[in-house]
Amino acid sequence: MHIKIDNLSDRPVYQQIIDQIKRDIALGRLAVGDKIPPVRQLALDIVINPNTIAKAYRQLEQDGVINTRAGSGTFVAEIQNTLNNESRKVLVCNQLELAVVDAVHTQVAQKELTNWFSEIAGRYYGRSNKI
Amino acid sequence: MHIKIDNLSDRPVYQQIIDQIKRDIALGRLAVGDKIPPVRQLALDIVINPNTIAKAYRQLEQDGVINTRAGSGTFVAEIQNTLNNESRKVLVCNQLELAVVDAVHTQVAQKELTNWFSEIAGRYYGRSNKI
Amino acid sequence: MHIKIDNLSDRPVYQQIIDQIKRDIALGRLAVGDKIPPVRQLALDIVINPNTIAKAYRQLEQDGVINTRAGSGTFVAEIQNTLNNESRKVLVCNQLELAVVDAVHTQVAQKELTNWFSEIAGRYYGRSNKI
Amino acid sequence: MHIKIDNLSDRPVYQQIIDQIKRDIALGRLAVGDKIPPVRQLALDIVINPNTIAKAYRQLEQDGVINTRAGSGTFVAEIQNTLNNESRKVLVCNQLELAVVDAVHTQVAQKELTNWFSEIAGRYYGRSNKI
DNA sequence: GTGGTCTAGACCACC
DNA sequence: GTGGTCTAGACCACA
Repeated sequence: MHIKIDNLSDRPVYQQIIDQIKRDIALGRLAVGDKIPPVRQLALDIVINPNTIAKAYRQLEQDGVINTRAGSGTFVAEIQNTLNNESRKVLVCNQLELAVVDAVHTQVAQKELTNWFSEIAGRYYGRSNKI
Repeated sequence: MHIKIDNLSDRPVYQQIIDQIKRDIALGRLAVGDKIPPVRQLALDIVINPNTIAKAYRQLEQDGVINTRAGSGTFVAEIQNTLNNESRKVLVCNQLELAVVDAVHTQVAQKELTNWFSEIAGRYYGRSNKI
Repeated sequence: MHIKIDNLSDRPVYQQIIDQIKRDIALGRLAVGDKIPPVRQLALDIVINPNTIAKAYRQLEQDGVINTRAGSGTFVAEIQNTLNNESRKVLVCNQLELAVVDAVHTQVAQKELTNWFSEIAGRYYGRSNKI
Repeated sequence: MHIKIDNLSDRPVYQQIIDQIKRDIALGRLAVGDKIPPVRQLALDIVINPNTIAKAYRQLEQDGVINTRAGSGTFVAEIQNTLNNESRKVLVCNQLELAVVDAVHTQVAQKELTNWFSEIAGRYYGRSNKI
């Protein structure tokens, strides 16, 4: 598992870790049941305090993305949606909207934006972990 | 201008103000040259500490979204992209990717996600402020 | 708000804080919208590291029991059940069952156990915050 | 003896074993003098590290719930209360209180909670191992 | 002044 | 060796 922290980003370190693990799972790079690196090992790898890694894992666990079993390790959980249709639409659409607003403000043409979207969606959906 | 603050959101208040002003501009609800409310007035309207409003305006000004003319007020600036092609692609695609990852993790079907995207993009691009 | 930590308990400190705040809310001692003590102040009061208090508050926030607004403070949220009927039955009954098993193993008579239960339930339900 | 471990539970494995053995005794499924499986056999049955089983047995033995007779095996002991009245009241009532607080916070009506309690108490007390 | 993030490091519980 | 808890303390973001 390759995690890269951008210290210049305004996104907190623990959030970057969460983002990347969720991304790897969504991309199918991490499969259900896979073991993810122990807190201490990942901390050494990316030169981050173990508590920060633990915080990311804790949040992922709480979101149902991973299962941590004290003493044995941390594992990728099955993707399961706990939100109702309305909530997940709000969640996803809000984020889409932020992207579109930024596109308009940086004068990205609609056609280009749509191409980007299609390319990204294809990367995530054109895989084994179909829905 | 209607700004609504969600105190339960994890997004900070000043950021919600920025989001909504940029959104209104992108939607064409606010046009170039329109006056936006003075800090003190908006602070009274939405019952928020004036410092918080001022912080939002300061950042919008720095992003070139609004212009403050001392003595006369604050006005919507012309949209102008200051980023190069690569930077704005990174900016927009990162946000799109976050949206897609969340869609996958909440088991939104690709088709539905695409519909949502099209609907939102249409709302922002099918307007006077064409690019 | 009076919080007492039992250092001999096997229940972690942060969990004891959670228990007692939830208890005070359930008893009506804390009402919706009430401000609860700032992290640092409570830390001084009960002589506990602020991070431990923060951890308790974080979990309460995530459980929807309180709302924390960075910069302004932490407030009691409205009680709202997010679980379905089945989940909350499992949650509550598992705890009841642990209590009953312990009662049997310490040879508490059924009648006495029932009295205790009624007395406690009365304390929590015989109040303004009726359901 | 049927023991089921829930790896997703936040309750540690050794504690789940203790819970279930005490529950089976309280329910009368295990009677005084019954032999419980050797550590190694149970470890194979439920696919758990033998050390974990041993830890559970050790604690049960210490609580006077089972007796280990070297060479012949491990047996269910007679239920005997070693606590004084005050201690066992505190023990049981604390657990009841946790259950009631959670009931209030998940908006379980008092009547429903009482029904659940009665049903569970009936299951444990309406049996041969009367007190 | 409020809570949030991150670091550093000790100690414990669990498997 | 695994994750969890707790402490101590610096620094930042927010209102």
